Amino acid sequence: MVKKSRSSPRREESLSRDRIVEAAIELLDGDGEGSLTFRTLSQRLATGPGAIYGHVANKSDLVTAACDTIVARAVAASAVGKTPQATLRALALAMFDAMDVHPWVGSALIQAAGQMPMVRILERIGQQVRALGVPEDAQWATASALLHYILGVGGLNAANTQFARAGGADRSDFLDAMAATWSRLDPAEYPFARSVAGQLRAHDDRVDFLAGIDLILRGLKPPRGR
Amino acid sequence: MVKKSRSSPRREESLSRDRIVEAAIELLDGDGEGSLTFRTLSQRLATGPGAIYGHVANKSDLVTAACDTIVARAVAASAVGKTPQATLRALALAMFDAMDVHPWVGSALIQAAGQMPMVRILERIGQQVRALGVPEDAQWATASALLHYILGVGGLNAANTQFARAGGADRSDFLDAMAATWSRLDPAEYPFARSVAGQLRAHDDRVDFLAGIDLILRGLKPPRGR
DNA sequence: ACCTGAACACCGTTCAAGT
DNA sequence: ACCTGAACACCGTTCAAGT
Repeated sequence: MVKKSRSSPRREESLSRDRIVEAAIELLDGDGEGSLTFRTLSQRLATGPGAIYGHVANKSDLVTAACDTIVARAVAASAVGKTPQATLRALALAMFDAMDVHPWVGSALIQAAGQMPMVRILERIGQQVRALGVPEDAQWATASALLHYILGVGGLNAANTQFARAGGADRSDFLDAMAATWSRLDPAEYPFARSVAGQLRAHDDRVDFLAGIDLILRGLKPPRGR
Repeated sequence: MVKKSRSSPRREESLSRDRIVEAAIELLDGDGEGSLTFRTLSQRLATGPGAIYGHVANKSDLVTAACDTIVARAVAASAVGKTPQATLRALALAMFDAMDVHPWVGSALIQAAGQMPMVRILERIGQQVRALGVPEDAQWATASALLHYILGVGGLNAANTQFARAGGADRSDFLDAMAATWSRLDPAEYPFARSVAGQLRAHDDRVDFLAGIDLILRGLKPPRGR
């Protein structure tokens, strides 16, 4: 009944972890975190829900593997600059963009704390921190500050994207709504949020993000000669 | 059949949003994010699952409300120091501790990006950033860097806690396992992660966290006189 | 007006039966 | 050895029926 090319055993290609993870990424990218289901996934792979468990331990393992694929690509693709600072900025931007395109990666990264995807990023950061000449006993704190900052911004930004997508509205509609809510706050209690509400729309998240990275980098070296 | 005190209408106290949120917090604290269910919750409140929807829009609304309660308390309880730096450190520590005690707060905060719980923290940060004399056009980037850093660390730390809890092991067992995994990585590709693996256990997360805050604060003012 | 709880449309995961 | 897909034990959410 179904059109089959030649005498392929049952499917075009046999089931594999890679094929499963790739299909999972497509589903996650398409309609957000909720649309990845063992039923939709197995349907897309032309198999039954149970078959997937032969290659993947459970749903959380699958999501982590999908996340690791994205992170590995982003890290590998990010340019190595002339200075450690430049390399760090490039890495940070690569992660920012990856999390923007794949809004589910941020929370997956946090859920898989300490596992491979996070270690990949930490390693790249740590090597640059060393190259910057940060003393041995301050390296961990420094690398971890940068890592956490990147994950924090990326995760939050992705949450915005996903929230906007879910509402059917686009990103700027979402920001408008947020700005409107913030400017309705009590002026006595929320002066800062109110004053900043207007800037929300105009600001470029990517620029703000880089400004934060620079802020941390600037704090790295106690000024000794500039 | 059930012991009733006097002629109370049906329950000790009538159902209210506050009572629902308080019970939700207890469930979330007890056995992690997965154990909050409209069935367990309604059972604990001696009512039916449907009754809850009279006071709460849906599960995500409920979790956000629970998160806001925790955040509001933490912010209100955090001391106002003599300098803006001191106040910022106190706020950051208060959030760190709150997320440590309530490991679900980190991800709830990220899921509710731009809503009340996050705005509370941002406002407190923003006021200190202003007090520090950061120029108007840099205030947003600065406050947002601090906010993101705090959320990033807290979220990650909480993920660790929750992961350790779920495995039945305690925190140090979990760190041991993580350190062991890291030291098994390829030395050529992961020199930093390997070298840092040994420090993982010994390090105090709270101290590292504060070091990161100081790092950012140090970057704030371009040195002009020390 | 508010609560009740069965019912609906889903989940992730398992496992006997098939090939 | 690997896949299949019905079955199990759950979910969040709704809504007619009760009080």
